[in-house]
Amino acid sequence: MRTHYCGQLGRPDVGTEVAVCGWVARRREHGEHLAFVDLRDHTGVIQCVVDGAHDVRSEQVLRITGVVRLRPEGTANPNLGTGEIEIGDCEVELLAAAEPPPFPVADDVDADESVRLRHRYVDLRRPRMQRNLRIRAAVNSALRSAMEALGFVEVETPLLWTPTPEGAREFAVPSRLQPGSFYVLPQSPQIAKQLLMVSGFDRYFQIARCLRDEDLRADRQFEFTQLDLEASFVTQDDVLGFVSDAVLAAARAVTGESTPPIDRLTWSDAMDRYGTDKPDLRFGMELVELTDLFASTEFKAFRAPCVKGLLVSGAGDWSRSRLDGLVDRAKALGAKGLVWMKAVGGAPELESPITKFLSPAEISGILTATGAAPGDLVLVVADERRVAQTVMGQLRNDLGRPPVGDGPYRYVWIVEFPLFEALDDEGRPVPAHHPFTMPHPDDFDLLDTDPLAVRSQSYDLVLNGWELGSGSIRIHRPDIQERIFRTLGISDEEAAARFGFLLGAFRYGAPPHGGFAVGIDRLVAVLAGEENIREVIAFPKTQSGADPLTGAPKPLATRALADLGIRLAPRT
RNA sequence: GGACCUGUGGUGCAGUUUGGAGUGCACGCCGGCCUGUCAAGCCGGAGGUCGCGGGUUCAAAUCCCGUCAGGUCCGCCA
Repeated sequence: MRTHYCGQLGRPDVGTEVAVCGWVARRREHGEHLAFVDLRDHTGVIQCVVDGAHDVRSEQVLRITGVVRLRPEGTANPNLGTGEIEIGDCEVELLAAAEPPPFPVADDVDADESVRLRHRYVDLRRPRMQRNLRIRAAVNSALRSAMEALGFVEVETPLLWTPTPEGAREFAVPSRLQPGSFYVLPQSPQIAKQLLMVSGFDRYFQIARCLRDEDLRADRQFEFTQLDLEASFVTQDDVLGFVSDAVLAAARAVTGESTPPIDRLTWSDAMDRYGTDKPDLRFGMELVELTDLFASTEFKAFRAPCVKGLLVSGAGDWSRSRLDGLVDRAKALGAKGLVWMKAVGGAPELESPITKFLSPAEISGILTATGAAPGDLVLVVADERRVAQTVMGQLRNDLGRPPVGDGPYRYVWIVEFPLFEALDDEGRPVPAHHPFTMPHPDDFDLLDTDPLAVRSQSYDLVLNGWELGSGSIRIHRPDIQERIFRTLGISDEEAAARFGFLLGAFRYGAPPHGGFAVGIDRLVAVLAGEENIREVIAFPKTQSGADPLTGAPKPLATRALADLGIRLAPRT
């Protein structure tokens, strides 16, 4: 049916009789006996010269046969890959009619996303979407090759899994054969892959769909895809090495560029310098520590557990309303307030509503610590340490973060996360990762005395401010696991009810093991220069969890509900 | 659960602040003309529940209340 793809024709094909198939991108009629039809397939567009094309319409599916020839002198189109040539003496065969598309099939249209999703099959014809999904395929392929080269074996695990309450809300699947009982769709293959380690697979991986019934965001869908991996008899360094190999191979497959080894940052340093556990290292604007400078200040608001400064270069001329907007933003993020100071004058001086409360030493201290020069703006938040860090970290992103498509790619490992992130209402630690995470070997003694200070052997991979994935060395010894459960306030009975099958497996000889999971949607989005993972997913859901194309979710027929033993509660 | 933004012919917008006839722009669509265009060009035409419901008013796309949909974010995402 077809001898060539549209976009792959070129000078060497001149004189060849060809047959191409595709969609009508555009038609230009010049009277009864001359018309140009631009035919598009996934490789590009080729101009076909037709003797009369009055019935040709946009997006019709055509087969066109003819002879490739150089375009006449002066009519080449440098904006088109195939612009030097055209197909002449064309025969046009209509393979399928087409109604006018709901929006133009072109990259530069900005159609409403709900319209795009309702006609996703048309939207995906656009070169940008073709490119994105093909980048995704290249990433998957490179990840798979890299894992196989490292000796990992691909094993599939069940989608119909068992409830393990805690963590993300799970999607439930009613059992027909056992009415009243439910499977759940896995949040991740976490426990399954640990079982595979007990089984001696040594190195497992899977490109796995994960499902979490939590609210959607630009970087979060109900279902998402991870490169999931786990390995036995490994250290943290081994795991970071595996993931680096795979992710950088995938990036190289897309960008053609090699990336130097990935730097590491401790969680503590990341929070202190960037105010987030997923810092975007493409730009500076590090947070400036000012706590000691104000340890005994007269200005009470700055006598706080933590004072953080942020230098905004060249922002000294920002209007009062814009500065007020920053104050509102800081308060919305949880800060008690935000102080702004403009550096002015030849020998820099500070201009701010609170200058009169500061001593000359404090003013010069701020200028020195932040490096502010005349014309710059300094922002200061004084608060509890975590609040000051995160508020300033968010402002740093607000004011400095480049678009995702702007280079370069800056990967960073965040290591030594705390084992517990906070205490719950009853004073019990809440695990930061999951309860199978191995504590840092140096911190076991702190488990009972100062649990929040215990570091874990867990780690995140961050790329340009996106959390690409996380992993940990797992607890494989029942005695350590029992100790963690005790610290978490999980009783033996509760642990057995929730994870009994895993703990049982560990009694039969569990190797030391650890692993990781890379969020492929996010990785592809960054590599494709997209701000939103929906742009790299063929059929995504909207923020309300709907699919405008199929209309899902929908009510189930009464009969189907009856089969499942389900009766709907009245709407409240 | 909450905050904010958006909703106007098929598509993208302007019009909403300060109420006065569905008023306008671009693209697309339909018809005609046109032999080297490529965002082709020229002429003509069709196409509207101003998301939906209620209220205020002599009069509502415009003001008020509610609601639905899409988006961004907070909470949530072990």
